[in-house]
Amino acid sequence: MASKADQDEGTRPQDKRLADIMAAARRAIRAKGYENVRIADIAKEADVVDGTVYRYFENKRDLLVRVTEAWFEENIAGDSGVSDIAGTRNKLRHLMRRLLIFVRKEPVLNRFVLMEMRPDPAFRASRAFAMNRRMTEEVSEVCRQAMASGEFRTDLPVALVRDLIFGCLEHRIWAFLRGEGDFDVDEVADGIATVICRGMAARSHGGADPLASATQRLTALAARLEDLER
Amino acid sequence: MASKADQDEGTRPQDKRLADIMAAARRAIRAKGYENVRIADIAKEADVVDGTVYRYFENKRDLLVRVTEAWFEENIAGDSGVSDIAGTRNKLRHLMRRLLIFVRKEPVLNRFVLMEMRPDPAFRASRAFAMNRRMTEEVSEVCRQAMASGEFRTDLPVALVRDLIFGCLEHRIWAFLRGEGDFDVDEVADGIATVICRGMAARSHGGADPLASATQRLTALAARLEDLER
Amino acid sequence: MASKADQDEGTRPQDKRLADIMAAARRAIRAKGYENVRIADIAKEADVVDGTVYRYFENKRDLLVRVTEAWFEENIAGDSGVSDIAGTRNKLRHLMRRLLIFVRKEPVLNRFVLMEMRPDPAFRASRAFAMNRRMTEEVSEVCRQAMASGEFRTDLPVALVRDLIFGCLEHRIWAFLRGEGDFDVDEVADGIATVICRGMAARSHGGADPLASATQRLTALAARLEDLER
Amino acid sequence: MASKADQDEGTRPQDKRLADIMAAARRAIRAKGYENVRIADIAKEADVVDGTVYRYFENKRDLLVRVTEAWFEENIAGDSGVSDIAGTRNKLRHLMRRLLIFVRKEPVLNRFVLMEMRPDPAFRASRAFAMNRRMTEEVSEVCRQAMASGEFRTDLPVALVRDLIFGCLEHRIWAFLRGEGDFDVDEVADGIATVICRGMAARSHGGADPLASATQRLTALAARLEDLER
DNA sequence: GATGAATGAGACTTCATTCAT
DNA sequence: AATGAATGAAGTCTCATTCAT
Repeated sequence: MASKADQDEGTRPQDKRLADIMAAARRAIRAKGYENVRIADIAKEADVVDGTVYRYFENKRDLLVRVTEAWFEENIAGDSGVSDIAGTRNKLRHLMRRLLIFVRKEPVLNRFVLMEMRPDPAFRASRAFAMNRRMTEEVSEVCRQAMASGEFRTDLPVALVRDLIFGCLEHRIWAFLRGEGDFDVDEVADGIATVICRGMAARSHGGADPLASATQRLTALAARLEDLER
Repeated sequence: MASKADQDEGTRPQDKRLADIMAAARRAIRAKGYENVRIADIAKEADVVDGTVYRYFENKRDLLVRVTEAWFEENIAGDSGVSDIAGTRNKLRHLMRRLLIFVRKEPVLNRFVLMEMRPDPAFRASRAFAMNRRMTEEVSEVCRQAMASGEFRTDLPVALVRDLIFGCLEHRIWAFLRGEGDFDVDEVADGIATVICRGMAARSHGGADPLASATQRLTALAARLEDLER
Repeated sequence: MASKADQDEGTRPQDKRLADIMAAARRAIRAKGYENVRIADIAKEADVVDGTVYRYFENKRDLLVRVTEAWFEENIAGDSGVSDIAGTRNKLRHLMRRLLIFVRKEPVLNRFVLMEMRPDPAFRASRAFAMNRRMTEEVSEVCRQAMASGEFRTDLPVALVRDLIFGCLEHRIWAFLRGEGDFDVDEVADGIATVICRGMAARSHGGADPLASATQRLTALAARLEDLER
Repeated sequence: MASKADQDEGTRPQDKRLADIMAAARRAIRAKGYENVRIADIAKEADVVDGTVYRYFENKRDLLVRVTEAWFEENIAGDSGVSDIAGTRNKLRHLMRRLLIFVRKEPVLNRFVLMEMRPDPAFRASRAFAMNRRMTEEVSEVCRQAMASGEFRTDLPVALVRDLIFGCLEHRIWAFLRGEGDFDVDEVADGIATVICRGMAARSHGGADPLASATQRLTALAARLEDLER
């Protein structure tokens, strides 16, 4: 029993150290930025000597990546799904807003993930990549369901739609992270949702509405005239 | 006269030196990559000593950036506009294809611009940024014209459309530059053009307000017919 | 009695520990080589923590040396003498072959003894030195006997003959341990035995010279007397 | 002309530096030994900063090896051949004495060559190896000539004789370098020359001096008989 | 006696930049 | 204007050894 307690006590400080170092790293990163942080800074901040850091982490990059992943994960952890949100458009908006809000909250972290981790070939094996993937997968799934329900056309690959959404998001996020421009969460999320939903909307199936049918007639006429112009 | 000749002689080699160093830098970068290139490599390649480099460039980064800009510029230089291409869709496709082909041709260069220069706050002041901007501007202009002509709706900002296009392009380009996936120039350009044109189309294919769309479209047609009468 | 039992219990595992560590060290050395082996490797292999090693060994070198000595000793242990082998030449050949075969069997071990332990001043106090000495002593003894029997001349010190033999052996062994060349056990043993026995041989081979033949007659007589001595 | 002078002046300090560093290294090695010498020690001794050392040497080992080679070379440089020495025995004695005297003069240097450089696979490509080889080659050549002239038998390979000589020499040298025992240059050189010349002597002559040998042997026998009588 | 985390000195190496010539 | 050697700070990583529990 004593031994068990001892073991527990013996184990705790180690977990504590690891946690201390990671927390110190986070603070140091926030203070000096990823590119300027030195092992010595982190060790000092954690009240540990440089060598100790290497008991817990293979090398500097390993430390940085693991800190980032944990940090990243914490922020993603609480996210719930979109199954209880009604409408494709709203689902997409929700997912986009979630990401944009996260970026706003942790710019330094996102900057590192985007600029340092993603270029690394090893990124694909990281937890951050898995989480990133989960996000894009959620979007893809929403699109897939919209296609299945007939709400979206099926003549374009889901991957393209996904890239339009995340590409645009990242474009804005990059500009923001570089300090080149701010963005409005709702404006961006709504705008993208609008274009995507419009662009992927299935053709109207025709209807009894007289206005709609008149419109359709005129539209057909316009199309013929347009053809003549070409 | 003698002094003038001397000056000329003194000046010419200097231009030559500058050109030599920049060319050498380009070769060195191609050979070792941006992150591994050293001033010493470049100097040796240019048959100059390390110190000389600092007569022409403030520091290493300045050299790298200026080399990149010139390199970038050369590739962009020959690009003609899209005024002689018919149809918004074709114009957009053309601009997108041009970018994608360039990326394919100079991956190392594009990688640096995307990953190293863009994160830098000073990027906004660089020529590379200006050229980048020109590209996006061309796309924006095409969209603006499409809106003016009634082909595109006007209920969403041009900037959003631009970001959807470039964001998606860059998303694909990044994956490619990281070695994570190839892309097909036409497939990407066509796909994006399709979603954007559909999503922005003023035509009443079951859009938000068919009547408004039809009206808009007919108005635009009328305008063009009037143009023909002139 | 209880205390005695406790002591016994306390002592036994300790012997076991020591043996475990030494065995682990041997395995680790075989796997990584003497120069790359770390205390941590050995401790892990022995299922012990680093600190425990220091209960049994003063420091790293002490561990390495003691392991080597035990290892060395085991290999030498079974060696029987040369008293039952007939002829000086055969005795020498046997001793040389024994050494060469050992080197072939345990190159890593011999490399360490030759390169690491021997340079150390403390080597003279080590068991490995004692064993080494025993080997050379056996050779010396054979030579001494050959001198006593009149088979070898006595005008040169035994130590020189010993060094010629071991020096040459080690010369070949070194080349082998450095990977610079193989050797043939019998070729080397036979060759050295030949030169040494010839070079030290007391017998004249007879000739037409009356002096020589008289000498020969006396020599034969001496040989018979020598036989009687045995 | 001014430029030539400038160039010369510009070049000199560099050679000077190299020489300074190498001289400093030699001093530092002499003072602290090869294994304990640090780059910082050498740099300080040469009145240079650590980094400067790396302009002239790839890394620490490169520095050590090159210093050693130059040092080694200087000592070997003045050695003349043996063509003007009469007699195989004298030639061999001369070559052996030369080596033994050198070892006595520069023990630290020889220790490094023997213990550090020789184990390295790259040793075969070093200048020290070439010089070493030259030495052994001289001995081999003497033996070869003795064989050609009929002075030495030809039933054993020259390589074996060479190894007997150098093996024995190194055996003694090692003991000396380890501080385990001194040696007498002449005693060793004479002894080895004696055994080798006897062992390799062609039969026809019945040995160097059969009478002397027989006398010696009978004397030894007489002594033993006298012992028995006691 | 065992544990094993912490220590911390230290060593090597790199390279952008400077500056006397 | 060119040279290019010297600088020297900076930084990562290793590992034998200790010592409180």
